[in-house]
Amino acid sequence: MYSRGVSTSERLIESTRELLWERGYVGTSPKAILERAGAGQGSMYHHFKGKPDLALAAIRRTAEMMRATAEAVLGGPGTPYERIAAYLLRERDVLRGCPVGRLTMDPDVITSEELRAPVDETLDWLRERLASIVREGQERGEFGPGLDAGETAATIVATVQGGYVLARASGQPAAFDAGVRGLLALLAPPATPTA
Amino acid sequence: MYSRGVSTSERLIESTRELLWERGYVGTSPKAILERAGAGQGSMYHHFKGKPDLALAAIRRTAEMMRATAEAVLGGPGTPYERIAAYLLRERDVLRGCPVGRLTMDPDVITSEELRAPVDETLDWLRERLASIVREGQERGEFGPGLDAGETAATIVATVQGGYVLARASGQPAAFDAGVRGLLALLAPPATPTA
DNA sequence: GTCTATAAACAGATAGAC
DNA sequence: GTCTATCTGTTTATAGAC
Repeated sequence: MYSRGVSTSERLIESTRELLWERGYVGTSPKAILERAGAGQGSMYHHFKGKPDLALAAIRRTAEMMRATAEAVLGGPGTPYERIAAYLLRERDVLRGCPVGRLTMDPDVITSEELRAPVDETLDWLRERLASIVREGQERGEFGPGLDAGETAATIVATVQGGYVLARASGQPAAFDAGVRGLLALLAPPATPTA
Repeated sequence: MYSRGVSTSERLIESTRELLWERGYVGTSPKAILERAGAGQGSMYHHFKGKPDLALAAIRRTAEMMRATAEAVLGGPGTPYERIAAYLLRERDVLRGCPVGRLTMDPDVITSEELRAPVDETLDWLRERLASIVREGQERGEFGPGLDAGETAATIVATVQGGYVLARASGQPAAFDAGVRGLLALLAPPATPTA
């Protein structure tokens, strides 16, 4: 239940965002959304065409917020390595998983071109953004010139997404951290590791 | 529908394995399982206590098969780096995702101590197995002695699990390959990359 | 062992009152 | 705009015939 100062349509979107994060698309029923939003059937079907339409609005917003969160760190101060490290080490509610990445395991999301699009675009944007930072690091001599920036960026995004899997499997956020530290060690400028 | 030479209980388990892989636990109904297995309600509730019990049998078998598949490559011939590369590059039906890892995004699996256990044990076994190979590689001088074997292994498993996420998001198996190649480049013995 | 019948709750959506 | 019926099909399970 959200505060009364917020519109019903807004409460529906936010409730859907939460439930998609917690239970995914197939695990989320309109009834559950309505209960959480404190709204009736009529409101939902007045503002949205149905469950897929509401989910699309929720997914788009979540995607936008994820990009903003990432950009806040990746566009911040520091060397390329430091910014990537800051991104990897930033505080996360690890056991909740990634609100965007988790949707890729949802059969009805992957099947729908419309619902999958914002997921794809977001992860693609993140990979590209990281690739540009890796290239920047290569120009500064921070990363080996032999690395393929795009592939390295894919590894970084994959490590994060897979880190959530390991953490949720074990119920331990530390499993995420282990994967991240392993990656940072592999990425570390060759000059640094030695005493 | 499976061949008549196989027991009903067997067909139920195999149908459940397929559906859990395709649609996850919350997305799989007993009805869908029964249809695929060509069995009636009575058969399922005769052989299993209910959906969770049948799912447990299916998950345990899938977990065991995944370990066997991994061990076939990891315990094969070659240097540690070569065996890890063989594991990462082995043929996979990438867009289907990992039948074990995907379950971590299932709210009802993660909530159930019983259903989560085989998932956790399998990924933990894989991480440990890879860690021992990394240590072996360090002894041979193939990997830097500064690496933490456990963390490096976590990165390897995470890259694979996250690779599935990237591939499914984009609908392109190539996204998985990019992450893997990026990781292999980072892992590559320092002597190799130069001409 | 396997089948069909039955059932209470839920999923997803529509209709129409207010 | 929001609400409460109403509705069809599904989910998950039990009962009992064969």
